[in-house]
Amino acid sequence: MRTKAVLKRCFNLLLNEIRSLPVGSKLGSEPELAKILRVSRTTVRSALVEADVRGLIKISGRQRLTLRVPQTSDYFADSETESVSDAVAHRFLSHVSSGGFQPGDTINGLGLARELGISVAALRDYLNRFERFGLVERKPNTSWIFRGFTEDFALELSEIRELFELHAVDSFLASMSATRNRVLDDMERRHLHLLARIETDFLEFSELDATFHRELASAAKNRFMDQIQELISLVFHYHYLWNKVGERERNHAATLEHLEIIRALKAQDKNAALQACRKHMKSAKTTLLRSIKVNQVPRSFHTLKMT
Amino acid sequence: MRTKAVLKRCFNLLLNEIRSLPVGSKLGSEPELAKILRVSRTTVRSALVEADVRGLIKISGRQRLTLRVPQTSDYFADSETESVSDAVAHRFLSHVSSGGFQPGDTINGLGLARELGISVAALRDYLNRFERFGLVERKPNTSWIFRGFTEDFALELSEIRELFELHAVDSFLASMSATRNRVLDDMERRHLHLLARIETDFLEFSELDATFHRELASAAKNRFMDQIQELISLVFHYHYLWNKVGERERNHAATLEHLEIIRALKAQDKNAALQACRKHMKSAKTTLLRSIKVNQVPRSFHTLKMT
DNA sequence: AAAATGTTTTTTATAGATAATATGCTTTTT
DNA sequence: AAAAAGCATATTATCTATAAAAAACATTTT
Repeated sequence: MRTKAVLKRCFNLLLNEIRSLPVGSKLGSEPELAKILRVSRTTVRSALVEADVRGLIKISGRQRLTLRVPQTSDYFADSETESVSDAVAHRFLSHVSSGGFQPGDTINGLGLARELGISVAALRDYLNRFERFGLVERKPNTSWIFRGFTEDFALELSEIRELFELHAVDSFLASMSATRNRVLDDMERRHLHLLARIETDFLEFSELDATFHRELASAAKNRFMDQIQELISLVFHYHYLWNKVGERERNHAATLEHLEIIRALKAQDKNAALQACRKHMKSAKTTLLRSIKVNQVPRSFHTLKMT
Repeated sequence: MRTKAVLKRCFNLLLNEIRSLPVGSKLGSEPELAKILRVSRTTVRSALVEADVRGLIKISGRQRLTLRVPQTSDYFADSETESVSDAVAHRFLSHVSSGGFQPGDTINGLGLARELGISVAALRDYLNRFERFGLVERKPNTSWIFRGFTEDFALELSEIRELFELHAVDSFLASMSATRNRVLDDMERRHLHLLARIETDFLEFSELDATFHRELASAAKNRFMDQIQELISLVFHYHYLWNKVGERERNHAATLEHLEIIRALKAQDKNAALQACRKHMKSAKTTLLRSIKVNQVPRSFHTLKMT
């Protein structure tokens, strides 16, 4: 049966809504709230009833008056607002990143589902959708195989990434506009801002990196590229989690590389932009490869543990 | 509960095995057969028992003697050897190609499952795996949306395809070898052979086309490109089914374009090869776009049908 | 009458159950 | 002792069931 994650998420958002109003004011109508909270009216109603029961609001006839300011303790915990599939994603990936699987390992669906505390069907659902990322592979009638973040994986991904990014640079320049220029200015500003604080705030790079590449990729407007972009974000997310060695220097260098691309784009100098992009891709590949090697538990070690 | 598709497929293969031997000869051991038929020993045993029951073989102790030559009527029908998910794939795609959905339509999972005669879970399983092809999209908690073979879809796919193929040409030339040369010679021969009979045998092009592009793509050796290649095959498969107008001329032209690429590759003339490839991609895109437009049922027509 | 609320119906997400199939262990045969 | 066969156990593919959520319909209020 379904969890109530949607309702709980909706309830939490409703609390925010209540907080934004003075105590004693009227909440919007059900359809209005449904639109704001992005759920069906059915769910809004359940959340309202829940809020009434908890004394946060008073439903009287057609009116819903806020009674008191919601406290932190009124909110549902994040873990409760996660759908099962999101929860699986989380747990599966942390299982992976903590070395729970080695490349080539078979995945026992039944066992893993038990371990993660979910039904086999839910795990299956999740692994199916993950197959496209090339991280797992299904052997019909048999089992799943964990393909993992191997060196090959990183090389192949980097290859595609370079192809796409160079193409994106092309598309970006081909569709220059006032908006694009504004985006570039903004990007440049943010990069310079980070650069000034890089010694201490280098961790902020991760987010800026994702934004920058997303912005660039958006120029190509291609659903297949978006899919790969999604995968790259995922990989880099974990890569950032693993690879803490020399992070400051790497982020510093990457920020400079981004700036070089941004400036070439602003100058509409295609060759310079492509050149800068190639350079950036090359160092991104190097870091990714290094982090994967560091994370890889040697086969022998793994075997030893088991015997 | 599972269907017996695996067993039936195994049984059919076993019949082939029996046919390849003279009546009265001994079949291999269970493990041997399991290896040949690519199933577990458990399934082999079931198939053997079935064959015994039907008087095709005689199991006596450790020996399995063939009793008679299997007839066509001894085989299970293809429809019985298909796993549910394969069957869904078939039915879903023919539903699509017969205009059962228009781009943007929401897919009612429950309804479609009923229509296809399968459980909701099986359909879900299938649609999940299909999401990566960009043909359908899941709206969480709501429904699936059919994205379809639209013009945008074709344009975006063609764009990626061109990127990949040009890259493949590059990789191909970068890794020239005796084997590669032999492949090229073989390809050239096959294309010339078809060209000589193109007036009558133009339908053979479809297969040659797939082989040619697969061979080229194999040079890049990249799992993500392989995924796209898989999608392209799928799309072209349906494209060939739909678009019968001017097929002979198109295939003729495409064969010539392939030859141009092959010859440039043989001459190791990179620029010429890239040039020829670009040209081929351009005409492939044109045909694909045209076929999609032809297939598209105008919205108004569709609405009319329903009222 | 338009919008909001109340009520019913449909559809999705997930769990649980079961036959088919695969895998692993034990015994027999060569 | 190696391979094959027999037997027991584990895992997958698929269906069915059910609460949650969405959507559709009916009624009331502004």
